Amino acid sequence: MREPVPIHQIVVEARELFREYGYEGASMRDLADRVGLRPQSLYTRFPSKESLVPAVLALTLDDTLVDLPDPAGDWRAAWRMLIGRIAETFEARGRCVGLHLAYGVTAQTPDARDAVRTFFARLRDAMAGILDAGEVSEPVSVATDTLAQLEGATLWITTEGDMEPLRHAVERALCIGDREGRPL
Amino acid sequence: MREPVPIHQIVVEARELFREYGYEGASMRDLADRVGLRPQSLYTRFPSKESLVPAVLALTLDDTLVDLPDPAGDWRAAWRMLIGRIAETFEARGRCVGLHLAYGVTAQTPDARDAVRTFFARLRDAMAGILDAGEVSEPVSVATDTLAQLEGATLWITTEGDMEPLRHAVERALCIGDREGRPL
DNA sequence: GTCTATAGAATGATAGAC
DNA sequence: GTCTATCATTCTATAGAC
Repeated sequence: MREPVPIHQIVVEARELFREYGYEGASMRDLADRVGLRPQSLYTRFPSKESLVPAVLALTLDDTLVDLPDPAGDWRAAWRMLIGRIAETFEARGRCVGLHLAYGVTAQTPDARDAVRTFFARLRDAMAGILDAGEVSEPVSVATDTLAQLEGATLWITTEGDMEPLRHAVERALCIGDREGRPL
Repeated sequence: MREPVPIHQIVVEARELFREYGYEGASMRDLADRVGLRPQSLYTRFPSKESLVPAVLALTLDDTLVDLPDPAGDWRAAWRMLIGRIAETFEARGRCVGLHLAYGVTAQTPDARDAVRTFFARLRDAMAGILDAGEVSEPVSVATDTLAQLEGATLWITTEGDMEPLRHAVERALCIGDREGRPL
């Protein structure tokens, strides 16, 4: 008869495990240890390991997009904050949970795979919406490329601890819209 | 008393598995099935699963760098061929085995981790050497950023099958050196 | 070098008491 | 909602015959 573990805490710890160890490398036992439960008890909260993936990515998308300034006002402020949030997370954690899951989920876990696709599509669309408010040309394409460049920079953080490629990607992102016609 | 399985074939199949399923997700059983052996027989060729990682990455580096034109002659030809090889592999396979391993190996497999670091350092250095022959300024930094951008583009191939971000990354890479002072 | 046999551990998941 | 107990499966790896 003790306090139930908050669902939010389970999802947060699952995110840490997925980011560091990937879908296959993260185990329900490790997750249970982190939140102070027996592995079996996790199944009263989530029906399967796979079901953790949509929860983790929904939380992450929410963390990333919450309380952004209205792009219709100052679109640059919204863009700066969004890029800053993504980059800060990559810098603090050294990698992206979404990318690790994108590579790690297979056709055998279709719900997880769909969740990954939805996560990146929504993040890209949020970015594109801001660029669109700034009348940047081809906002979806530019948003897609920008996210790819930020994600790619995590390679060097993981392997070498080198933050420079990420900072360069951020600089390029923040230049977008400066002079139309050649944003990158 | 049958023909021994060529070591090259084992490494090639291991690469496919690591690329698709990552280090944890690839099993010795799957690898054995692919090459027509019993799982136990793999251990006469490789002492452990971890030891496959250096072999896979050494082969990949070799495949990528073999027979490149001498940058001292036509550095642009060498650069074009190298970028083209990387991009073609990503397009054909949908992802990068090095990136999956970079995210997937942990401190528990230090030899594998070292192999990943070495792999990307050598690939970057090969790229930087070509740019240096072209007298591109800050060749190491530009090579590092370029590789990050190519890797990042695989996110969209994996999740959406979208090749456009990769093609954009290639276009940016091939513009390097066109007008000095702002290669990206 | 490949095989059969097997060990020992870890995995995701279920049943039922409290 | 958490627990104890348990399951079937999968995993990496070793021993020894051929």
